[in-house]
Amino acid sequence: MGRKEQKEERRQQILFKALELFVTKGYQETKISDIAGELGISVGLLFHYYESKEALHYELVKMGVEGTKYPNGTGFEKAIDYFAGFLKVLLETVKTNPWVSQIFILTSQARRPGMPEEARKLAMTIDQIGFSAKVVEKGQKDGSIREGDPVALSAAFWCSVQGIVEQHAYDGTLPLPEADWVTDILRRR
Amino acid sequence: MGRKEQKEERRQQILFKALELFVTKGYQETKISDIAGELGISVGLLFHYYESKEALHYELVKMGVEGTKYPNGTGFEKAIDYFAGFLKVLLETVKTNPWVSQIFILTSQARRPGMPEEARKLAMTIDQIGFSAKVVEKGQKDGSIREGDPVALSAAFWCSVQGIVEQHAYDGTLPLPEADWVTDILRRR
DNA sequence: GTGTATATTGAATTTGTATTCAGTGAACAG
DNA sequence: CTGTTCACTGAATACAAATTCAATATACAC
Repeated sequence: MGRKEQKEERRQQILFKALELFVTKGYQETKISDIAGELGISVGLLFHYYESKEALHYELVKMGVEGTKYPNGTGFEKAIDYFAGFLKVLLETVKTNPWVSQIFILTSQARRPGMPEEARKLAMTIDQIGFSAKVVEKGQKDGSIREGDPVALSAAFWCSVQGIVEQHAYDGTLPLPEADWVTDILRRR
Repeated sequence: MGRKEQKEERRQQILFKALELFVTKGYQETKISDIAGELGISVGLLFHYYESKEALHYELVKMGVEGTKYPNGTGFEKAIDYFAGFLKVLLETVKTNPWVSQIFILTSQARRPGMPEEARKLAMTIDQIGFSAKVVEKGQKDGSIREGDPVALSAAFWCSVQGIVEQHAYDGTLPLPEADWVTDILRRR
């Protein structure tokens, strides 16, 4: 293995270990020495790869933001299917592919007060709630989604998902819900 | 006003300012000097009233744990009404009485990894999810709650509520949902 | 009024952790 | 083989924030 690949691999190692710890212990509670320690490398080496703890965090949030491509809500029979579909995939992923869901959580958390400012601004640029509110309106017209303030409905849905996935990150033994249960927040009865 | 009352008042001032900041900025991000600064008192004085930041936090969590008396789920026509009722009251309170909901959030957050150990243990003693799972079972028998793993249903409900209330604490402009929307996670269709 | 207790301050002190740095050895190019 | 580059280390350094402390002001008891 050439030095280039070696280097890239190490960067990834650090990045994903940081992701895991940021999500399970929280950003502030994760010490640089924790990350280095778990990887069995020195603290100095970590700084050879990333100039700061914030830079490491920023890189992860950037992955989250760039990787988040919301389908436009068209191409579904009914708008409710957009939410049901998205959530089904997300919950499946949470079970099998930890890092995808970890990135999801990290990016959501990055919007909170107290998080590093640059990453926070970046994370704010994806506005799930605002975007989904439009899909909700569509759903109210096609009869698949209940009446009510579209933003409030969208917020209720996303905050619920956030709460569920986040709690599961802290406690992996907690059973995950069926996607349908949660989409029933939106579904017209 | 006597010295006794004076002292008690100051303790309360500090306590509730800490609560506000812990919830809006997060525990780690809230500096002792922030609390003192906002109250216009010196850092030293704060330590005259509370021996440490952790003690302050612990006292708040204790309030939350002691104040949390869950009705036993009896006295309702159907079990689903227990959840609907609780949530209705909670959402109403969130709007009008910030500190009640702040205590709710703080106590939930105190269970997470990275929080001060003593407070964490204390907060763990109230097991909403486990408790509510029993009420869910009742609801499945009386036909008001959908089929499925009671623990998973209970967890989905509480994590959703947590997510919604928490997000609202960070961003007060976010509209709150109707209680019914969220209880539809549980309601049999 | 005088003395004692307590509220209050702001300046040390301590502590925990991010960040820097001088040095070592292994890989690689020529 | 030799010089250069770069991954890597562990010990210093820098810093921010919690905690302590000596000193002062204010309230209260007698």
